[in-house]
Amino acid sequence: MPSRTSPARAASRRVASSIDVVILTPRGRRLLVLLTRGPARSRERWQLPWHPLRPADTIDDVAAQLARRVLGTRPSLVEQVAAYGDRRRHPAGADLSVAFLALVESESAAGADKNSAWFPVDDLPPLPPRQRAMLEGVLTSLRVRIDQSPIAFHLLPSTFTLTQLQEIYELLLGRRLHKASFRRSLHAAWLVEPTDEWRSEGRGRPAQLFRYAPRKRRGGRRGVRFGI
Amino acid sequence: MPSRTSPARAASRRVASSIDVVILTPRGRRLLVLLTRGPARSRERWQLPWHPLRPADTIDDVAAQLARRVLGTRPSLVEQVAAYGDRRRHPAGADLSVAFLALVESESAAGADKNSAWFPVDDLPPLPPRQRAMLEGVLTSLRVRIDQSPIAFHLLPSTFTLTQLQEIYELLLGRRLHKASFRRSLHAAWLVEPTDEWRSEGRGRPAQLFRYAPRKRRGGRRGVRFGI
DNA sequence: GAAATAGTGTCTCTTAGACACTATTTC
DNA sequence: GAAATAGTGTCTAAGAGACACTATTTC
Repeated sequence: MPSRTSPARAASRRVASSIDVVILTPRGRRLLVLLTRGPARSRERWQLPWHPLRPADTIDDVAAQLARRVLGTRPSLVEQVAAYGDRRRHPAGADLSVAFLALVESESAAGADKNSAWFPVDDLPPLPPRQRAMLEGVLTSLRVRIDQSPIAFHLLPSTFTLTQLQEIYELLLGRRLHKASFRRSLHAAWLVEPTDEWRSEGRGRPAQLFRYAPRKRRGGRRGVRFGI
Repeated sequence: MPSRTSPARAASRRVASSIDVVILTPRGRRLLVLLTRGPARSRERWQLPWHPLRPADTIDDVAAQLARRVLGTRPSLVEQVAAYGDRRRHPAGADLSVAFLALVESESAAGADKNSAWFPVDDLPPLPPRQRAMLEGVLTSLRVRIDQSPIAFHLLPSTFTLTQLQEIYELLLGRRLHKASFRRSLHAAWLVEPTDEWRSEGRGRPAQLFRYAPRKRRGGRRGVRFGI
């Protein structure tokens, strides 16, 4: 049974909390994360952007504002992933930290602030232990949810070629996909619609541009897959 | 950029936090959740079991101990789902609450404490607003993850019939499954192995008992399904 | 023309679901 | 035997992957 502490007494037991954001963008065949320098006395250590949580705050608001401030522009997606309340060290000394995922397309990823820089997620400087765990957790949840949720589209501009889209999926899944099969599945899911624009990248046949335009789902019936 | 507050100052900004658990068990064709009565002055209102978080605590430990205390036995799974830090009302007056899922098989679900009772998840008494949202969130995440994670097995005793297992999946997914197809998929996933016991439920042919015994995964290759 | 990239048609193999069947128990 | 439940064999349709092809651009 939970302790029968009254709300007033419970409110006097307070913990230091932080909101931490993992801001991701694609660049070429790599996924980049935005890190900021710690305060001067922590000697140039890189950290995930974080902000302390205060009693009147809403975690989603704090995360959205933090991401926007560091990035210099509004990310296309900000979403909570998980809470971390182990005893690992956090730069804010927080007892409890909530990890958020933020996604930006690469065009908008240029204007990050002076104290921040992009790092490939597979080649990172040392991070505070809890933030390291938060980053791993966010990346794992990204891979797990990629085919249930339109995550990939948040990493692309509003119009894009199907090759670009496939490259994002390959980046997030960490493996190559079959071109014809990818396009058939995409068509069957009614997730994109063609525009009447075409983009020529210099060499080769120009590609048609598409936009994300999900149509209503067809029943959603499917068997149990048991993780396969 | 995050504010450059020093760890010492940040730690002085504290919020009231709680750990809340959604404890679930199957009964017949329904899923039940364990609720406890609020403190006397809150007039018999039902609540999710919760416990305040203190600075030295680990959220997983608090959740595990809380679930065990209310349930009278150790749940077979305790897992974090999400943090809730909106301004909705919480019985502890918490600014930030972390929702946990706990699962028990029905045999062990009997010994819950005197101030608690089981309610069908589709027929609940009024709950504090944040706890209502937490319960919805936990149930949604359960349905989303059921085929990626061996959740169903935590709602069954260590040996079970395949009909029992299928009924758990049908309960969680909210729809009927095809018997032969369900068994073929299960066999292909190498998740269960037969025991040499059989159980007769009175009428009809006795069913063979199986146990959860996952074998190593076959590659895990599959195409992108785009949520279909 | 060659090289490069975009996009498609067809075949095969796997598998989900339907259907119908067999098997084993209680009454 | 009838009723009830467990468990399986076969067909079909959908879809993923392989392969090979066509289409359109730059050089």
